[in-house]
Amino acid sequence: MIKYADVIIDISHEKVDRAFQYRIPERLLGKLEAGMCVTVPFGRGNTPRRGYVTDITEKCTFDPCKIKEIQDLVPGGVGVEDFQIRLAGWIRRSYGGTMIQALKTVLPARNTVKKVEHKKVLLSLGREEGISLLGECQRKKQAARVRLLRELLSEGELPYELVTGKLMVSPAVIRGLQGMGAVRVEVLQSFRNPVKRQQEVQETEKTLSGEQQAAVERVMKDYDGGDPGTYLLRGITGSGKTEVYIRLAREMVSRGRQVIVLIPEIALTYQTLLRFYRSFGDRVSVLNSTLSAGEKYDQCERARGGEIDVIIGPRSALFVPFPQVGLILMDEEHEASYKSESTPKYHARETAVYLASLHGASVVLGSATPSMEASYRARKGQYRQLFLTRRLTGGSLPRVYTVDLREELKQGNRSIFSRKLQELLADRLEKGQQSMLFINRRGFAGFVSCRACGYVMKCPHCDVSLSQHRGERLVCHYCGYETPNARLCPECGSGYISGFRAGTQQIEERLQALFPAVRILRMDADTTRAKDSHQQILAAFAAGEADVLVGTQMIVKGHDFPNVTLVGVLAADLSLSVGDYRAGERTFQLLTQAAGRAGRGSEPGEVVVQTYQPEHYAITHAAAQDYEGFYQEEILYREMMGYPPAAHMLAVQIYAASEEAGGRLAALLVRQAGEYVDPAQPLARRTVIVGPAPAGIGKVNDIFRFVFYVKDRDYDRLILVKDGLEAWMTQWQSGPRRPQINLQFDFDPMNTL
DNA sequence: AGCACGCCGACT
DNA sequence: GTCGGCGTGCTC
Repeated sequence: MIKYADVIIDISHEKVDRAFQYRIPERLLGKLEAGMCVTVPFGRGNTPRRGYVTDITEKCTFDPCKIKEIQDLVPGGVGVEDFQIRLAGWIRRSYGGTMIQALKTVLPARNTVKKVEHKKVLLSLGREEGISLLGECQRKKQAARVRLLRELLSEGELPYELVTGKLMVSPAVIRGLQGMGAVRVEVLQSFRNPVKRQQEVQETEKTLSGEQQAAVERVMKDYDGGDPGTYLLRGITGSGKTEVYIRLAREMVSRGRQVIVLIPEIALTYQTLLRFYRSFGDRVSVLNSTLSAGEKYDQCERARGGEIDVIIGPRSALFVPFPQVGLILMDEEHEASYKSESTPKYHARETAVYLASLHGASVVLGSATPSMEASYRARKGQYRQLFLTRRLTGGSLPRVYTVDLREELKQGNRSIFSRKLQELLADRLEKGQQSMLFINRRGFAGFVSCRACGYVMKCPHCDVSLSQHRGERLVCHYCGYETPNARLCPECGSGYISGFRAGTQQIEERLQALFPAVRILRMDADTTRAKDSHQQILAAFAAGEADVLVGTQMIVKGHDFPNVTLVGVLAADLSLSVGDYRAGERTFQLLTQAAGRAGRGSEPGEVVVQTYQPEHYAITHAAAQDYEGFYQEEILYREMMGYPPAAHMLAVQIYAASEEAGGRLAALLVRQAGEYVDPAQPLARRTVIVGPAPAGIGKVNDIFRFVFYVKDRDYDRLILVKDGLEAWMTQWQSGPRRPQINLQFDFDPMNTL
């Protein structure tokens, strides 16, 4: 019997993003399964290409004389289980992008990560030869060659995508020049370090508190009763969530099921990890970014082969091919790193719930400050709620002081430290206790502006404000562009140009000036650039090597420092003033977490929150440690404005090399999306379009970004809009002389800057 | 993505 | 006339 296979070709382009049918050769009959990686002849030239089998059928749905045969099974190629293809299909449908992108997201690392990281085009000839060739091409009127050569002569080397995109030079032209030895194409690959193995120690069985016990029993009783579900585990800091996770995992493993433990990207908290190691020995494995592609692949093979029961990792750990998952745990459910930043921009929470439905598994979302999404769904009855309300250590909640910075200024205090904070810092230094100071910004001193005319120093490539670093340099945080600090305003020539707000470096310097004897550790994106430096700084602080830890948000995320009794938030409204609908939520979470850092030992903690908006509800509720109160006020705002989770919001992002073309296309797309707006519907049920606008960071690496938003209470309707826009775009792209423009979708975006 | 086909200007 | 670059269309 002749069988056929549907194959998706490994080319990320909408035009070929569909299944192609191939005949299965006799020698592969019976061996080939859905999800396997194969090589097939593709296109007129029958170029051998990789592809993934998505289905095997006996019916030929294509002209039988045009059908080709599968060449080979890719050796070592990873087969995708059936549910992984379904998962990829769901991700593509729910978040956009191409099927091959979704498949690559879901597939184990080896097939994907080993791929080319970056291609660039270089001039092979010397400068003189290059110029003479350029002259020759100009004489021959070879426009594309002239464009490429001219650019190469001035720039030296060019990214491949830039050449084929912005310069409108086709690959054929590059190959032509390559053939005559004028240019060459280089491929860069990045390598990753392997990770060292952990030694195992037996975890001592701890007695659970009543609340912990109840949570474990509820989840297991539902599961055993054939009614798995999604649970929101609300547990305040120090209430022992990890113990609940471990007990649940153990219960599931004892039933022959596997467990996926998701943790936020940065907070691979060492203590938590160690406890899982102690409980599951070498039946547990950790996926992290330091693993090489080969090692990740090995972990997946072990998972498939039943060698491990528990996997711990960031959102990508969802795609480890376990045969029968019983439980997905998601720690710190509200963390933004659960949302993918590249297409498909999937959210691990929703994806986990879908994956669990395929396996008949349960999902437990844990957080002290649940996301608005999770709380909203829990209240709608979609998630079941579990509570851990008591601190196991018995430590009392910290005392929070809110300081009005406007008042400080009125009283003549121009320092970045309020009088209350100074007083408490001095007290802690005297007592030999530790303090943490945090600010929502990195670098030396934020942006530089002219106080005479308002001119702001910006990056010429990225259109973001430059940051002042120590020394006399201004640096772009997006592309790394550097320029000497300006002494006179380039616009009006006045000398009133200076840094604006304090960054971590400046805080460190001011603090040192205020208390000359203080020992300070600083932690921000600059000091943690080197590998492991994150852990090293935290370890040094925990060991008491400093009195004060100064840093950005990363210092408040889930670390235990028993000797810290004071936390200072230097400018709480920096995160409030971000023009983004999640700003309030983010600020509340940040402040609550910061407060949770104070007084985890026997000493009671104190928190100083400095702000220009002390009356804002995110700040007042955080100061009162009142999650409920915050939720009620925030959800009113979301309902009123039609923001998630009350409604859904689709961000359509347009990336264009030309500002004009991008703006034009954005307008066309908005008009297209307008087809879905039904003015007959009442306002509350209507699809709403916001924008288009140049995106907040309009221009990154010479790519212009435009964005518009589509809002609707019904997610499925937004999927319809997305599908419509994707189809329209494919149509548009096939027209003549289309500029290289990229379209991306982001559902319920985390970051709308 | 990448290959072939066909159009159109340049040159023998 | 032909040669060869460059845009267009299609790929099971």
